[in-house]
Amino acid sequence: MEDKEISQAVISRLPRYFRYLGELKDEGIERVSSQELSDIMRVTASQIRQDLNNFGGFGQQGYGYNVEYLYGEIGEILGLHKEHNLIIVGAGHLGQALVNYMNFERRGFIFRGIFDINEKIQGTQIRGITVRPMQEMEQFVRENDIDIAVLTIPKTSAVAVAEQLVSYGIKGFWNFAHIDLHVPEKIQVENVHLSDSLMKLSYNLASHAE
Amino acid sequence: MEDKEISQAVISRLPRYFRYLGELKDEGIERVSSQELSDIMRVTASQIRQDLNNFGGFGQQGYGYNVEYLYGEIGEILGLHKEHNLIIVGAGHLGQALVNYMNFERRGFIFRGIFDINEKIQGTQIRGITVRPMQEMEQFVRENDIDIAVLTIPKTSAVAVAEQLVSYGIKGFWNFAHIDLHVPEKIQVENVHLSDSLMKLSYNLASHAE
DNA sequence: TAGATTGTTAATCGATTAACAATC
DNA sequence: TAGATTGTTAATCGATTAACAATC
Repeated sequence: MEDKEISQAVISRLPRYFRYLGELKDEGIERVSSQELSDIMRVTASQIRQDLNNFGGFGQQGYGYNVEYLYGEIGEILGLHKEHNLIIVGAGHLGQALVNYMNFERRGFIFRGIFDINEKIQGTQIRGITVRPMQEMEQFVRENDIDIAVLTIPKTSAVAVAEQLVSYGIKGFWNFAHIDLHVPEKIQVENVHLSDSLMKLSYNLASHAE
Repeated sequence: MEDKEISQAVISRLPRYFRYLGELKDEGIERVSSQELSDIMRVTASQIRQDLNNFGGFGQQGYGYNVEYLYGEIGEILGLHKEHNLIIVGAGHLGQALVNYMNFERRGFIFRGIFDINEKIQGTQIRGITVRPMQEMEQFVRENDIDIAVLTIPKTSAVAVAEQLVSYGIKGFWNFAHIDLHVPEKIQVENVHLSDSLMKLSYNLASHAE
């Protein structure tokens, strides 16, 4: 699918383009120029054109970009046209919150299973999904074509669980555990380190306080 | 506090240094060289030395860095020595999950109040903190020296609520709403856009699938 | 003193911005 | 055709890496 490697800086900006184009689409706007988008998004028009041209020429000279078409293309690039099957490992507050957040499903990220070591909650349901014991994880992953594991477990167990999951055939991790996973290169890891984010905010508050 | 502006790239790496140094400290390790840290963290030793030297010379030639001292200094730089008073706006699943996550308190981020428009949950408690109606927010923020507002509300209301909160004297936002807040320059915003993160993972899965 | 390792300058690399020819 | 705006090359800027003199 890729010709040359696209930098992560570019990829990080794609969901934001996608969001703004979705809004324009919902407003019924048909076309947008890089300059107009630049004004709304507060990035340079040059960057928008450069970013998009990593993936092909989506625009037309003298016209700009067709909003609906570009929205669709970026969705395609982001892989949102195909469904992803997810499991959540760790049914604590955060795990439950993610399961209950419907918008992920709308984008094709379907929670298929929930796993937890706590026997007390095993068998209970979260939004209709049964919480299962960890022992069932291997079979479940293999049988249900699970490609993404969401790790909402303490960092002490995250590394070992991730290693297991790799051996079961998991392709990517959405990692909320506060630790760096070391997995084979072909396995994708997207970290959400909430406390790092909060510390960054703290730094910026302190450095702008004077 | 700052002499010259430090780039956000450097600041984003500080919490990670802090985490690894904390681990080394807990293991009872006294000193570490940039090369040793480089091996553990998988970044270049050069980058570590450059990053740290933005804030001063914490090391000693021929010795390296004292783990405990450096850990303390980075904590100080990140502003973790002083307490922050937070409110959560939006007591949905995600808001509740954050309140229940104790580790933030350990770092000096104290949840003082929770606000929600849903009358049914107003008056209930989450980890001992009463859920209050939005009408009480202004007085609460002013009287309790609140500096950070955590926005776990839908994007439709986030912009208006943020604007209100700025007028009440809030200094920073930890924004989980899927929208870009436009606030005065001196107000700090740290975004956690979960669906953007998930889309990035999706892209990386698709582009490494072949 | 000799060895180790920092702090810092210089070189390189990559990402962003500017400019403009191509073209709708 | 004239005007607008892209796609793309060139210039600039900033961040990362390499190198090494300073120094513990």
